[in-house]
Amino acid sequence: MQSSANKKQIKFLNDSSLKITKHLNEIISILGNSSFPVTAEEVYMIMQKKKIFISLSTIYRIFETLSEKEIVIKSNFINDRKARFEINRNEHKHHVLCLKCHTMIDIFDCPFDGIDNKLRNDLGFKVTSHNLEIYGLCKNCLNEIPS
Amino acid sequence: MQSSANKKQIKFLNDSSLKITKHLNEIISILGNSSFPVTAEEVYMIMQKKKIFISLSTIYRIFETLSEKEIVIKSNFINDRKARFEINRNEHKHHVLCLKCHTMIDIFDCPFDGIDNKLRNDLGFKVTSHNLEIYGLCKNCLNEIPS
DNA sequence: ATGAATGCAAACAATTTGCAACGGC
DNA sequence: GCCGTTGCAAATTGTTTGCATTCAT
Repeated sequence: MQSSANKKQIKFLNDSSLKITKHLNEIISILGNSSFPVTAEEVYMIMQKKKIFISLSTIYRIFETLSEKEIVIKSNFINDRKARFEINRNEHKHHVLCLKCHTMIDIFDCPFDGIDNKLRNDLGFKVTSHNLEIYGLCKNCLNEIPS
Repeated sequence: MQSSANKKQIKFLNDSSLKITKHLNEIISILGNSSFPVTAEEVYMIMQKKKIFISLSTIYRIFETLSEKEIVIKSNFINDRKARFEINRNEHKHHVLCLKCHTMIDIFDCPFDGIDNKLRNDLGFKVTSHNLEIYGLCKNCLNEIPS
């Protein structure tokens, strides 16, 4: 558990022409330490607990600028209508979500190596990106005796 | 182009214990005739044109009851933050969206036959559903000379 | 010192809800 | 006639914006 942005993150920031404020630094850190996408409100709550007072609109604004610079990625994972943000680790991965305990697992071997070519050949469609979410029950929840 | 719910849809409705109002009938018909998920507002506009006057909240309410009964499926395809609904045809398919002209193509051969077992074996995770969206450029847009 | 970042409150957009009137069975 | 459905307006929720102030460089 780190308490501020790491070297790689700082490099990003220095290259980004953004002012490195305490708030920005802290948000990058929170995102960097989370293994799943978080909402603006979740970040707000975490900062409250740490006695770092920030307004929600600032969080949204920081999210927006970081998105533009592709330092974070926006997603709508989980069907609540809240936007979620996660650090762009430049990895190709997908999330697997347990519907019961909401544990989130990352998978890195994407079953799509190949689908791009197939769509290109079959439909003439050039794939630029895709989004995959997988829902189900994790090991623990599966083994629990239903109440 | 049909102007009201078809036999299969009517069957659904009769079994659903819902009152078959003109509005419900019309919405089922609109969804049934659309090959891609539509928003509440889109349905509203279509009905306006047909001189069928309905309030948006009624559309939302109908969407909700139809979702509960799994007659329609809710999705958040396209990253506007509007909910979209489509008839549940009990087919396994995914949408492919052209980022330029917004043409939507359905694909039925899902690259996931197999991933369920893999997750089960590797992680003990039981997949119950997944959501896949593919973005890119369709044949036509790809061939257009950039302006 | 300068312009970008911030807080606050107000604006906005999508959706939901309370309640009285209405309509299918 | 009963009870579910509807319309309307108001409430809620998530997000954005205007503007005056503050802060990093």
